Amino acid sequence: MTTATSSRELAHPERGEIRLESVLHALSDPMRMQVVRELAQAEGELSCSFFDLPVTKSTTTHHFRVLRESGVIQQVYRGTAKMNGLRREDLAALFPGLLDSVLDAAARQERRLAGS
Amino acid sequence: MTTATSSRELAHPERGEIRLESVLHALSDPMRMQVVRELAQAEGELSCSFFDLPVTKSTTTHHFRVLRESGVIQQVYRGTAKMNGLRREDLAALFPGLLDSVLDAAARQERRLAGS
DNA sequence: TGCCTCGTACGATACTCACCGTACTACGAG
DNA sequence: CTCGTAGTACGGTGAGTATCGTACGAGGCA
Repeated sequence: MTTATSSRELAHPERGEIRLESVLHALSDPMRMQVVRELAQAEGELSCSFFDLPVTKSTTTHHFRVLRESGVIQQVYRGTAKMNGLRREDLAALFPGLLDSVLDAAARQERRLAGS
Repeated sequence: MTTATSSRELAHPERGEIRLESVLHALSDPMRMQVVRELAQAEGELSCSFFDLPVTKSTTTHHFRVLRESGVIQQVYRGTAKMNGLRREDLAALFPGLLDSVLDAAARQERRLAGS
């Protein structure tokens, strides 16, 4: 069996446990927002090491954990890699339109600050 | 002259200085979210003392300052009262749809958690 | 003028958090 | 089995913040 998912488990909040405050808090950090934006563009799963964040590995782990525990992303081990994906469906069910408007707001702000 | 605005000035970020991260951070506190929701419903200005927050006056002052400095609300002195209003236009211009989807998300979560 | 109310300022406290380094684990490849 | 790579765990640090109490200032009212 190739590309088998590891048995290591990661704690995720269920859909009903996701809290708006936690989601907003998770997204209020520029580093985490960047991760979420790239995941949104990728339309698939990305490994942690795909992201080239300007912090150490331990800090990266920390940010991914905040995103996972707030319910913004799901994580699964695949071999030595840990794949990350947006929880689009859960977020859309709980907070329709929220993720999209946040992503749009981030894109607009980036364009605006770039002076374009 | 009645209802004259006091000469005391309050520092507000200009529209172009408002940052998405700061707005999301301001909204990630339940107390501040409650204030913003009531302001949205009121469709006008409310004094700080209108809100019956379960904290002391000094803490209330702190939360209103966070909201003002992040650009979410505007504040103006009117006599001894300090009136608060949402900066709907500025937020809509910078981040279209964001405020509405956040308010909707908060309303949905409240309904959901109330067990309705 | 004096008082009351609304809100501020300031100092203190306890907690959270972003970040680091080091030591460690898990897995796949050779 | 050994090594390299991906990521974790843990402990620590400095900054920010949510909270309080007390003392203060500004404005309206009697």
